[in-house]
Amino acid sequence: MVRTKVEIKRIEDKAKRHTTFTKRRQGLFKKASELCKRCNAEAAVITFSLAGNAFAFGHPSVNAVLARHNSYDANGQPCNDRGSVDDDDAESDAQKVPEDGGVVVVASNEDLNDEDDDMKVEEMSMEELEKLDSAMEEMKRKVIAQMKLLV
Amino acid sequence: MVRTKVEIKRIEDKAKRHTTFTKRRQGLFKKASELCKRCNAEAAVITFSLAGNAFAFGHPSVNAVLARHNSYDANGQPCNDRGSVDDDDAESDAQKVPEDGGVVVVASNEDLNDEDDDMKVEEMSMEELEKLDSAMEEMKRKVIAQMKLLV
DNA sequence: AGACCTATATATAAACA
DNA sequence: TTGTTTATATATAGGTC
Repeated sequence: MVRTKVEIKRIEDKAKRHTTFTKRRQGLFKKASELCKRCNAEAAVITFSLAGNAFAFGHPSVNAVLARHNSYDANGQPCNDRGSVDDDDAESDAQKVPEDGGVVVVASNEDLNDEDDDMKVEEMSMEELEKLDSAMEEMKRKVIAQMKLLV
Repeated sequence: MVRTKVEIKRIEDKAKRHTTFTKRRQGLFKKASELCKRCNAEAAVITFSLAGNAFAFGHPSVNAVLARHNSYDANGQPCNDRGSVDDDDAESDAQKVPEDGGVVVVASNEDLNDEDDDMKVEEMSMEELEKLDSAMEEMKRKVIAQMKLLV
Protein backbone atom coordinates (compact mmCIF):
# COMPACT_ATOMS: atom_id res chain seq x y z
CA MET A 1 0.00 0.00 0.00
CA VAL A 2 2.83 2.21 -0.14
CA ARG A 3 6.17 2.56 -1.81
CA THR A 4 4.66 0.17 -4.23
CA LYS A 5 1.29 -1.45 -4.23
CA VAL A 6 1.50 -4.72 -2.36
CA GLU A 7 -0.74 -7.65 -2.85
CA ILE A 8 -2.76 -8.67 0.17
CA LYS A 9 -1.25 -12.07 0.54
CA ARG A 10 0.86 -13.83 3.09
CA ILE A 11 4.27 -12.29 3.65
CA GLU A 12 6.83 -15.05 3.49
CA ASP A 13 9.76 -13.40 5.22
CA LYS A 14 9.29 -13.98 8.91
CA ALA A 15 10.90 -10.80 10.20
CA LYS A 16 9.07 -8.68 7.67
CA ARG A 17 5.82 -10.42 8.50
CA HIS A 18 6.18 -9.69 12.17
CA THR A 19 7.04 -6.05 11.55
CA THR A 20 3.97 -5.70 9.41
CA PHE A 21 1.88 -7.46 12.03
CA THR A 22 3.00 -5.02 14.69
CA LYS A 23 2.38 -1.96 12.57
CA ARG A 24 -0.96 -3.09 11.26
CA ARG A 25 -2.09 -4.21 14.67
CA GLN A 26 -1.36 -0.76 16.02
CA GLY A 27 -3.26 0.76 13.15
CA LEU A 28 -6.18 -1.58 13.70
CA PHE A 29 -6.40 -0.72 17.39
CA LYS A 30 -6.25 2.96 16.59
CA LYS A 31 -9.07 2.61 14.08
CA ALA A 32 -11.14 0.71 16.61
CA SER A 33 -10.49 3.38 19.18
CA GLU A 34 -11.53 6.12 16.79
CA LEU A 35 -14.68 4.25 15.90
CA CYS A 36 -15.61 4.07 19.58
CA LYS A 37 -14.90 7.71 20.24
CA ARG A 38 -16.51 9.13 17.19
CA CYS A 39 -19.61 6.96 17.17
CA ASN A 40 -20.00 6.32 20.86
CA ALA A 41 -19.84 2.63 20.08
CA GLU A 42 -18.41 -0.39 21.84
CA ALA A 43 -15.80 -2.53 20.20
CA ALA A 44 -13.26 -5.20 20.91
CA VAL A 45 -10.39 -6.40 18.77
CA ILE A 46 -8.47 -9.55 19.57
CA THR A 47 -5.47 -10.67 17.57
CA PHE A 48 -3.05 -13.55 17.68
CA SER A 49 0.24 -13.34 15.90
CA LEU A 50 1.49 -16.41 14.12
CA ALA A 51 3.99 -16.73 16.96
CA GLY A 52 1.07 -17.15 19.30
CA ASN A 53 1.10 -13.85 21.11
CA ALA A 54 -2.23 -12.34 22.05
CA PHE A 55 -3.16 -8.69 21.83
CA ALA A 56 -6.49 -7.16 22.61
CA PHE A 57 -8.20 -3.83 22.55
CA GLY A 58 -11.58 -3.10 24.05
CA HIS A 59 -13.85 -0.22 24.82
CA PRO A 60 -15.17 0.11 27.44
CA SER A 61 -13.21 -3.10 28.09
CA VAL A 62 -12.45 -6.33 26.32
CA ASN A 63 -14.49 -8.34 28.78
CA ALA A 64 -17.45 -6.02 28.65
CA VAL A 65 -17.69 -6.37 24.90
CA LEU A 66 -17.18 -10.12 24.98
CA ALA A 67 -19.86 -10.56 27.63
CA ARG A 68 -22.27 -8.50 25.60
CA HIS A 69 -21.43 -10.47 22.51
CA ASN A 70 -21.99 -13.71 24.37
CA SER A 71 -25.39 -12.60 25.54
CA TYR A 72 -26.37 -11.55 22.01
CA ASP A 73 -25.13 -14.85 20.72
CA ALA A 74 -27.10 -16.81 23.27
CA ASN A 75 -30.17 -14.75 22.47
CA GLY A 76 -30.13 -15.70 18.86
CA GLN A 77 -28.36 -12.94 17.00
CA PRO A 78 -25.82 -14.75 14.86
CA CYS A 79 -22.30 -13.61 14.15
CA ASN A 80 -20.84 -14.12 10.73
CA ASP A 81 -17.25 -15.07 10.53
CA ARG A 82 -14.91 -14.07 7.73
CA GLY A 83 -15.08 -10.40 7.00
CA SER A 84 -18.76 -10.28 6.55
CA VAL A 85 -21.24 -8.19 8.38
CA ASP A 86 -23.61 -9.30 11.06
CA ASP A 87 -27.26 -8.83 11.77
CA ASP A 88 -28.49 -5.29 11.34
CA ASP A 89 -32.07 -6.26 11.87
CA ALA A 90 -34.81 -3.92 12.92
CA GLU A 91 -34.73 -1.72 15.98
CA SER A 92 -33.00 -4.11 18.35
CA ASP A 93 -33.94 -2.08 21.35
CA ALA A 94 -30.83 -2.79 23.31
CA GLN A 95 -29.81 -5.69 25.43
CA LYS A 96 -30.20 -5.81 29.11
CA VAL A 97 -28.41 -8.17 31.37
CA PRO A 98 -31.19 -10.38 32.78
CA GLU A 99 -31.84 -8.77 36.14
CA ASP A 100 -29.05 -8.27 38.54
CA GLY A 101 -30.07 -9.99 41.72
CA GLY A 102 -30.58 -13.38 43.24
CA VAL A 103 -27.96 -15.15 41.20
CA VAL A 104 -25.99 -17.45 43.42
CA VAL A 105 -23.72 -19.40 41.18
CA VAL A 106 -21.32 -21.47 43.19
CA ALA A 107 -18.37 -23.53 42.17
CA SER A 108 -17.40 -26.93 43.40
CA ASN A 109 -14.08 -27.87 41.93
CA GLU A 110 -11.57 -30.29 43.28
CA ASP A 111 -9.17 -27.43 43.72
CA LEU A 112 -11.74 -25.14 45.20
CA ASN A 113 -13.25 -25.43 48.66
CA ASP A 114 -14.19 -29.09 48.58
CA GLU A 115 -15.92 -29.00 51.88
CA ASP A 116 -17.71 -25.71 51.41
CA ASP A 117 -18.85 -25.29 47.85
CA ASP A 118 -21.16 -22.41 48.56
CA MET A 119 -18.92 -19.45 49.33
CA LYS A 120 -20.05 -16.02 48.31
CA VAL A 121 -17.89 -14.06 45.95
CA GLU A 122 -17.54 -11.30 48.49
CA GLU A 123 -15.87 -13.72 50.87
CA MET A 124 -13.37 -15.19 48.45
CA SER A 125 -9.65 -14.54 48.31
CA MET A 126 -8.01 -13.44 45.12
CA GLU A 127 -6.72 -16.93 44.56
CA GLU A 128 -10.16 -18.41 44.98
CA LEU A 129 -11.64 -15.81 42.69
CA GLU A 130 -9.14 -16.63 40.00
CA LYS A 131 -9.87 -20.30 40.27
CA LEU A 132 -13.57 -19.64 40.09
CA ASP A 133 -13.00 -17.44 37.09
CA SER A 134 -11.10 -20.19 35.30
CA ALA A 135 -13.72 -22.73 36.25
CA MET A 136 -16.40 -20.49 34.82
CA GLU A 137 -14.51 -20.09 31.57
CA GLU A 138 -14.36 -23.82 31.27
CA MET A 139 -17.99 -24.22 32.21
CA LYS A 140 -18.89 -21.60 29.66
CA ARG A 141 -17.22 -23.60 26.93
CA LYS A 142 -19.05 -26.73 27.99
CA VAL A 143 -22.39 -24.99 28.10
CA ILE A 144 -21.93 -23.52 24.64
CA ALA A 145 -20.77 -26.85 23.26
CA GLN A 146 -23.84 -28.52 24.76
CA MET A 147 -26.11 -25.84 23.35
CA LYS A 148 -24.73 -26.44 19.89
CA LEU A 149 -25.54 -30.12 20.21
CA LEU A 150 -29.13 -29.28 21.02
CA VAL A 151 -29.70 -26.73 18.29
CA MET B 1 -9.67 12.93 8.07
CA VAL B 2 -10.71 14.13 4.87
CA ARG B 3 -12.28 17.14 3.26
CA THR B 4 -11.19 18.80 6.42
CA LYS B 5 -9.45 17.42 9.42
CA VAL B 6 -11.99 16.21 11.94
CA GLU B 7 -11.47 15.90 15.62
CA ILE B 8 -11.81 12.40 17.01
CA LYS B 9 -14.71 13.14 19.27
CA ARG B 10 -18.28 12.05 19.48
CA ILE B 11 -20.43 13.01 16.53
CA GLU B 12 -23.57 14.59 17.84
CA ASP B 13 -25.83 14.29 14.83
CA LYS B 14 -27.42 10.89 15.01
CA ALA B 15 -27.74 10.22 11.30
CA LYS B 16 -24.21 11.37 10.61
CA ARG B 17 -22.92 9.29 13.50
CA HIS B 18 -24.53 6.18 12.14
CA THR B 19 -23.22 6.79 8.64
CA THR B 20 -19.74 7.18 10.03
CA PHE B 21 -20.17 4.08 12.15
CA THR B 22 -21.09 2.03 9.10
CA LYS B 23 -18.23 3.33 7.00
CA ARG B 24 -15.63 2.99 9.70
CA ARG B 25 -16.84 -0.43 10.71
CA GLN B 26 -16.41 -1.61 7.14
CA GLY B 27 -12.94 -0.12 7.08
CA LEU B 28 -12.07 -1.74 10.38
CA PHE B 29 -13.18 -5.16 9.20
CA LYS B 30 -11.22 -4.75 6.02
CA LYS B 31 -8.10 -3.83 7.98
CA ALA B 32 -8.58 -6.84 10.21
CA SER B 33 -9.00 -9.06 7.19
CA GLU B 34 -5.83 -7.71 5.60
CA LEU B 35 -3.90 -8.22 8.81
CA CYS B 36 -4.97 -11.86 8.87
CA LYS B 37 -4.11 -12.47 5.24
CA ARG B 38 -0.84 -10.68 5.18
CA CYS B 39 0.51 -11.90 8.50
CA ASN B 40 -1.19 -15.27 8.70
CA ALA B 41 -2.66 -14.14 11.99
CA GLU B 42 -5.96 -14.71 13.72
CA ALA B 43 -8.20 -11.84 14.65
CA ALA B 44 -11.71 -11.03 15.74
CA VAL B 45 -13.47 -7.69 15.79
CA ILE B 46 -16.75 -7.18 17.58
CA THR B 47 -18.65 -3.93 17.49
CA PHE B 48 -21.88 -2.61 18.91
CA SER B 49 -23.48 0.47 17.48
CA LEU B 50 -25.05 2.92 19.86
CA ALA B 51 -28.39 1.64 18.58
CA GLY B 52 -27.46 -1.75 19.94
CA ASN B 53 -26.71 -3.64 16.76
CA ALA B 54 -23.93 -6.18 16.83
CA PHE B 55 -21.39 -6.76 14.08
CA ALA B 56 -18.51 -9.14 14.13
CA PHE B 57 -15.62 -10.22 12.00
CA GLY B 58 -13.41 -13.19 12.68
CA HIS B 59 -10.69 -15.22 11.08
CA PRO B 60 -10.72 -18.16 11.02
CA SER B 61 -14.00 -17.52 12.84
CA VAL B 62 -15.29 -15.28 15.59
CA ASN B 63 -15.81 -18.20 17.91
CA ALA B 64 -12.41 -19.70 17.25
CA VAL B 65 -10.71 -16.48 18.23
CA LEU B 66 -12.89 -15.95 21.29
CA ALA B 67 -12.28 -19.49 22.48
CA ARG B 68 -8.56 -19.02 22.10
CA HIS B 69 -8.73 -15.73 23.91
CA ASN B 70 -10.66 -17.32 26.74
CA SER B 71 -8.04 -19.98 27.18
CA TYR B 72 -5.25 -17.41 27.19
CA ASP B 73 -7.15 -15.31 29.66
CA ALA B 74 -7.76 -18.22 32.00
CA ASN B 75 -4.09 -19.11 31.85
CA GLY B 76 -2.95 -15.77 33.07
CA GLN B 77 -2.15 -13.63 30.09
CA PRO B 78 -3.96 -10.42 30.81
CA CYS B 79 -5.80 -8.31 28.29
CA ASN B 80 -5.55 -4.59 28.58
CA ASP B 81 -8.59 -2.64 27.77
CA ARG B 82 -8.56 0.77 26.16
CA GLY B 83 -6.34 0.80 23.14
CA SER B 84 -3.32 -0.57 24.81
CA VAL B 85 -1.34 -3.58 23.87
CA ASP B 86 -1.24 -6.91 25.56
CA ASP B 87 1.46 -9.27 26.65
CA ASP B 88 4.18 -9.91 24.08
CA ASP B 89 6.30 -11.86 26.48
CA ALA B 90 8.91 -14.39 25.50
CA GLU B 91 8.28 -17.36 23.27
CA SER B 92 4.74 -18.11 24.39
CA ASP B 93 4.84 -21.63 23.06
CA ALA B 94 1.16 -21.93 22.41
CA GLN B 95 -1.71 -22.16 24.77
CA LYS B 96 -3.61 -25.14 25.89
CA VAL B 97 -6.95 -25.01 27.55
CA PRO B 98 -6.26 -26.14 31.14
CA GLU B 99 -7.42 -29.74 31.20
CA ASP B 100 -10.96 -30.44 30.43
CA GLY B 101 -12.29 -32.57 33.23
CA GLY B 102 -13.30 -32.53 36.84
CA VAL B 103 -14.87 -29.10 36.83
CA VAL B 104 -18.35 -29.32 38.23
CA VAL B 105 -19.67 -25.81 38.36
CA VAL B 106 -23.32 -25.77 39.25
CA ALA B 107 -25.84 -23.00 39.32
CA SER B 108 -28.50 -22.30 41.85
CA ASN B 109 -30.70 -19.50 40.69
CA GLU B 110 -34.24 -18.80 41.68
CA ASP B 111 -35.27 -19.35 38.10
CA LEU B 112 -33.21 -22.47 37.75
CA ASN B 113 -34.03 -25.78 39.38
CA ASP B 114 -34.51 -24.62 42.92
CA GLU B 115 -34.86 -28.08 44.31
CA ASP B 116 -31.99 -29.63 42.42
CA ASP B 117 -29.14 -27.18 42.03
CA ASP B 118 -26.60 -29.72 40.95
CA MET B 119 -27.65 -30.77 37.46
CA LYS B 120 -25.01 -31.73 34.96
CA VAL B 121 -24.77 -29.74 31.79
CA GLU B 122 -25.34 -32.86 29.75
CA GLU B 123 -28.73 -33.29 31.34
CA MET B 124 -29.98 -29.75 30.87
CA SER B 125 -32.56 -28.57 28.37
CA MET B 126 -31.80 -25.71 26.04
CA GLU B 127 -33.81 -23.38 28.22
CA GLU B 128 -31.89 -24.40 31.29
CA LEU B 129 -28.62 -24.04 29.46
CA GLU B 130 -29.49 -20.53 28.38
CA LYS B 131 -30.42 -19.56 31.90
CA LEU B 132 -27.20 -21.01 33.22
CA ASP B 133 -25.30 -19.14 30.54
CA SER B 134 -26.89 -15.85 31.54
CA ALA B 135 -26.26 -16.60 35.19
CA MET B 136 -22.61 -17.25 34.41
CA GLU B 137 -22.29 -13.98 32.58
CA GLU B 138 -23.59 -12.21 35.59
CA MET B 139 -21.38 -14.16 37.95
CA LYS B 140 -18.42 -13.41 35.73
CA ARG B 141 -19.04 -9.71 36.07
CA LYS B 142 -19.33 -10.02 39.82
CA VAL B 143 -16.13 -12.02 40.10
CA ILE B 144 -14.23 -9.54 38.00
CA ALA B 145 -15.61 -6.63 39.97
CA GLN B 146 -14.56 -8.33 43.18
CA MET B 147 -11.10 -9.05 41.81
CA LYS B 148 -10.67 -5.41 40.99
CA LEU B 149 -11.50 -4.49 44.55
CA LEU B 150 -8.80 -6.80 45.83
CA VAL B 151 -6.06 -5.75 43.45
C1' DA C 1 -30.82 3.64 3.93
C1' DG C 2 -27.46 2.68 0.31
C1' DA C 3 -23.77 3.77 -3.97
C1' DC C 4 -20.77 6.80 -6.00
C1' DC C 5 -17.58 11.04 -5.92
C1' DT C 6 -13.49 13.65 -4.62
C1' DA C 7 -10.27 16.09 -1.96
C1' DT C 8 -7.63 15.46 1.84
C1' DA C 9 -6.00 12.92 6.05
C1' DT C 10 -4.03 8.64 7.34
C1' DA C 11 -1.82 4.29 7.08
C1' DT C 12 1.98 1.96 5.84
C1' DA C 13 6.12 -0.70 2.89
C1' DA C 14 10.61 -0.17 2.49
C1' DA C 15 14.77 1.56 4.01
C1' DC C 16 17.56 3.08 7.52
C1' DA C 17 18.91 4.69 12.24
C1' DT D 1 13.74 -4.95 18.59
C1' DT D 2 11.63 0.11 18.31
C1' DG D 3 11.53 4.57 16.03
C1' DT D 4 12.33 7.51 12.42
C1' DT D 5 11.63 8.95 7.16
C1' DT D 6 9.32 9.19 2.77
C1' DA D 7 6.60 8.09 -1.13
C1' DT D 8 2.51 6.21 -2.18
C1' DA D 9 -1.87 3.58 -1.35
C1' DT D 10 -6.03 3.78 1.34
C1' DA D 11 -9.64 5.50 4.20
C1' DT D 12 -13.01 8.56 4.69
C1' DA D 13 -15.96 13.39 5.58
C1' DG D 14 -18.98 15.68 3.21
C1' DG D 15 -21.48 15.81 -0.80
C1' DT D 16 -24.74 14.28 -4.35
C1' DC D 17 -28.03 11.09 -6.28
